[in-house]
Amino acid sequence: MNLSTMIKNEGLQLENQLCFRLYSLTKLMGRHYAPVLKKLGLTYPQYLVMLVLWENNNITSAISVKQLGDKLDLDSGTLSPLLKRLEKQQLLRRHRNPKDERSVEIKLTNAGCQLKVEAQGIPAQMFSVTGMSIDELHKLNSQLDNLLANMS
Amino acid sequence: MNLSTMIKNEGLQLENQLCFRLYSLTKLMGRHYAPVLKKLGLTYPQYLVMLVLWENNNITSAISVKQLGDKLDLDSGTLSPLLKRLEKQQLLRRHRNPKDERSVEIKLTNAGCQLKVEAQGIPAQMFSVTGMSIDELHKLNSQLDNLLANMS
DNA sequence: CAAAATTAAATTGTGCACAACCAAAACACA
DNA sequence: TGTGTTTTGGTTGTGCACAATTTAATTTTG
Repeated sequence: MNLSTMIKNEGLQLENQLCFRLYSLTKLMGRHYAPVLKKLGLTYPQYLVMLVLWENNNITSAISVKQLGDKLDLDSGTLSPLLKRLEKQQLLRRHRNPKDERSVEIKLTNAGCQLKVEAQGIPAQMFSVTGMSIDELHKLNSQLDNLLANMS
Repeated sequence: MNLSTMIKNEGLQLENQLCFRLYSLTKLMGRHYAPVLKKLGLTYPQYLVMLVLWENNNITSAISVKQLGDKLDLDSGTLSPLLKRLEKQQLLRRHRNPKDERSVEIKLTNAGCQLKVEAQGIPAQMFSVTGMSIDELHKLNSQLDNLLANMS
């Protein structure tokens, strides 16, 4: 496809659309993650939240909903109920920051911290599903990073 | 990142995850599409359905919900209510196939067919948002196609 | 042919995403 | 200082995605 065909007509074909590929691939990824994460009692977005908390080691320190939203590019309309579900599962605790009552701070519980051990194998397992080499993965990652930067 | 670091620990970092990039990029794409599609009264998944119907020229011929689901990789739990919303907007019509009463057939209305004209500019417009060259787009598309094939 | 298995949609329930709106708290600064 | 603005999180409503179940129709097979 060149620019003129895109502008004229064939651009409307599903085949030609980058966005449809990203959309399909994201759904497909989700289906591969689902059974693996189910063993930990997590959905994919919940897993992302746990990744941030594990990475930050938020068992002594805390992170605000705002900061979490910045990291994951999600707003409070998504995060608030999600965090409440994780709190109900005893994986984290939420409490208002006494210094700034607008802010809600998130901390891992012991159970939430320990769940990290069970998640250790997931990245390698998911990598194997892609059928890619490490080198290909790197290249694709950096292309997607460029695209993210361009579109943000 | 090499295999041993992935297997050991750093693999759990958000930074390293292909899937998070796809997930973020898909959401970002959706946000760029939303205002453009709003002018046509469509959401992104609704736009995808319309793309299939336009491509197939389903104004004389019809396509079943099943076939639509195969093309878009969506099940009836998603498509049924979505198609009812598009029918309410008079963009398409649904009716049971008399030859096989299990199947529901979808046809464009005149209004649905005419909406294609207003959508002509969207692919080029969205392409410009990516900031990519045609050549880069091609390469990325084929890498994503490989990944889709590997994971399906 | 009749019973069993398969297929196609729809329905129900859960969990994101996100827009739009709200309330409370903190901040700015004239 | 008091008042207008900004920040933060929450709530509500809409629309996907998808698992699980249901219903009806068709196909397979014994």
